[in-house]
Amino acid sequence: MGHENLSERKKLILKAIVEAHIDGGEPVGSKYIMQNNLLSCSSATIRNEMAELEQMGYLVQPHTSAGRVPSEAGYRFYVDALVEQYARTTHEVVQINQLLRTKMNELDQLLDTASRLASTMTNYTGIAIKPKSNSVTMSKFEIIPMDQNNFAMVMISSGGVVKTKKVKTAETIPEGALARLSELFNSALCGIGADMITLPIIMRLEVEMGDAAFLVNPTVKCVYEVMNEIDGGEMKLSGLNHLLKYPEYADTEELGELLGTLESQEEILELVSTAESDDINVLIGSESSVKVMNNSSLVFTPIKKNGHTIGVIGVLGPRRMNYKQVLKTLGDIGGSITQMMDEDRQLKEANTKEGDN
Amino acid sequence: MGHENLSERKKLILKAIVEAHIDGGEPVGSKYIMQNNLLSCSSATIRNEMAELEQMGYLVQPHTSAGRVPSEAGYRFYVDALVEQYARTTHEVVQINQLLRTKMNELDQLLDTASRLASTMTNYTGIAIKPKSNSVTMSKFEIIPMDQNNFAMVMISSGGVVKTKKVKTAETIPEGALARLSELFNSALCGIGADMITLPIIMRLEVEMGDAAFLVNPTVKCVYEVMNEIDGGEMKLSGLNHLLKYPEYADTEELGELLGTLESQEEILELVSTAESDDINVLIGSESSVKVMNNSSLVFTPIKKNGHTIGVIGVLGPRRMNYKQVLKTLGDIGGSITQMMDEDRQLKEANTKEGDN
DNA sequence: GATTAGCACTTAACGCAAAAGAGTGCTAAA
DNA sequence: TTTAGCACTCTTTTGCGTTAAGTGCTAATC
Repeated sequence: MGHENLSERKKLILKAIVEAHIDGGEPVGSKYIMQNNLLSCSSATIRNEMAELEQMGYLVQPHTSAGRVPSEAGYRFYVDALVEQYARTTHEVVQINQLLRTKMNELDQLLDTASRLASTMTNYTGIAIKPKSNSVTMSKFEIIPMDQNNFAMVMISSGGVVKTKKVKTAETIPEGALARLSELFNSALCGIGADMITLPIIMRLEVEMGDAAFLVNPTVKCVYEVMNEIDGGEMKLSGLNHLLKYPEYADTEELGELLGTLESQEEILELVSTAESDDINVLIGSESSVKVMNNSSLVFTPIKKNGHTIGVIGVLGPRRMNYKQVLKTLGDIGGSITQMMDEDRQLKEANTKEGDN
Repeated sequence: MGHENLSERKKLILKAIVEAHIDGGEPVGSKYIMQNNLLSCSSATIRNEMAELEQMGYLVQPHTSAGRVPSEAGYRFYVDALVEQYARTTHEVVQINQLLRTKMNELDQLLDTASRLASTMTNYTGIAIKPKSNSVTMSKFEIIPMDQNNFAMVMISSGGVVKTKKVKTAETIPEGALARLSELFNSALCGIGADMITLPIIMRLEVEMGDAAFLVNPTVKCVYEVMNEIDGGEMKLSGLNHLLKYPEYADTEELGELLGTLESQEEILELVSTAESDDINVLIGSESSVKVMNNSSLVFTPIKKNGHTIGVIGVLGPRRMNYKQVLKTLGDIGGSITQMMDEDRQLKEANTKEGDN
């Protein structure tokens, strides 16, 4: 990434401009840079440098008599090379830990709390995503009778997700049928993917159930639904109101489109699922391929357990997002979660070993 | 409700003004009313009537040379007395039925789908609410072992809601302990409210569990959480982007506050839980006691099962909401759900009787 | 007595030109 | 290579007369 061919001074100036624009929101001029950044040179010199930075594509001038604004490439350079390494303060980490620890047992809640936290800490909109995994199988079925026409179906996926569905039957459930059904499902449907549940299998199940064959259809349907639910991504936003603080979202029409896109979820899920990095990802403006986000940036980080991704949390804001702060915050939160997961695993392994003896 | 002391002509004019303002969004003048409403009188007459209507508090004049805008009282009168009774077309009802029927088994999903539907049909923001019930007890516990340190806890509430929680234990779970735990919980915690789970009860459970006493604490905590989850209200919005179409939400700051309030949920839950009517409720502007909603209206209707409310769906929009359309839509959707619930119940009763024979 | 035509009056909205402000690019000197 | 200085450009603000919409009132009419 030929980022190195910038003089130190150019880097300093670019950094100053980006940071000034991030918290001012307006084009920044040479004079301002000179006054607020201990650079030992005059505004004229800065102007010259700025002109060159513009030619290189890192800055943009809204109009002749305005200051400069960072271009997408400018932000990219800033994020890649200029933003300082963030250092976590112990205090904050402790706070984060306390808040998250109580939610560790419920994946959905954990992600949600984490993104909410990210949102309040950064003043941007938080995103919690449970991405498509594309390889869900069931590891256990359990059936709990409720009354003559209802039972609850508890399913545990290979990934350890527990889901419950209520099933309603048209006819009265015969004595003992549910026990048989449970046994049958456990032997026939465990470990196979949703696309492997074919008609022959269903028919065989129906034969085996005999006079209670009518139970098979709704139950299988329910299994199928759950597999798709676990598999299919889900996304939750928090702190939408933060967006409105930034003038770049003042255009109601554009904002409406953005909200619509966010609500339909698909595009964002797609976006996140094609993430390159295993660490923190930063998508600036049109890098994201979603049109309505051309003026926004999305920063997100995967949450992992035993090495594979179980969720994503992130932050959405204007392109002139405070990357330094956001990177730090997401790093903190992601780090805390991963650490807790690890502690968990170690605990578990220790116990297993103990059990083996 | 002294609504009757308006002459027929005044009513006609008020109705015309309200409806014109609803779909134009701007103050309406006497001339416009004269031209577009088959009133056999001149604009001067209408002006006189309008002046009187203003004095009575039904209309408001933004400034001297502007037309009139309905006041809150004006909308209230319109909704109470002037809006025409809506008639459902069979076609739409069929559509609604089809969409909702597949979701009947999951309360959360049903409400969500219903509100989403309301939102797209009306072009306002949809709200789905699961209100506080304040009287949750459990009717059944079931425990499903997962591995040496994890098990799933399935709980069925008296209201028929099924919830699952994963429980992680610090020590390895002893053989047979879970079966005992399940039995114990079923006998000790069924039918009692969350506030009745006191320390003495927990201590007795621990004694009874003997060497597996360490299981009691996390499990009870989990029961407690679930009871509060079922009890505590929850709220989901859909179609937020619709709001932005209306110029009354152009003020970003105000909109931000509104979004914040909506997200924190409490106020809206409170609002809905104090609903007076068992049918469709209409809260116009400041009637709602939530400050940020002074320029908005909220229309909602409870969803009932066997006579008591299990959820609320509604629509949020500008004060000049198209009440006619919204009332019709919510009526349709609510009607469809109730009807389906009834069919369900009848089915169930028929089966029960059959089983008795 | 109710209705209507006509007109003066009020006020927001619009358009436009002048002034102000901000920031640049360039030139010439240090 | 840096910098002071200045002319230039373009946006933003301000002020002001004009326009348009809609009313309230009065006097005539039904």
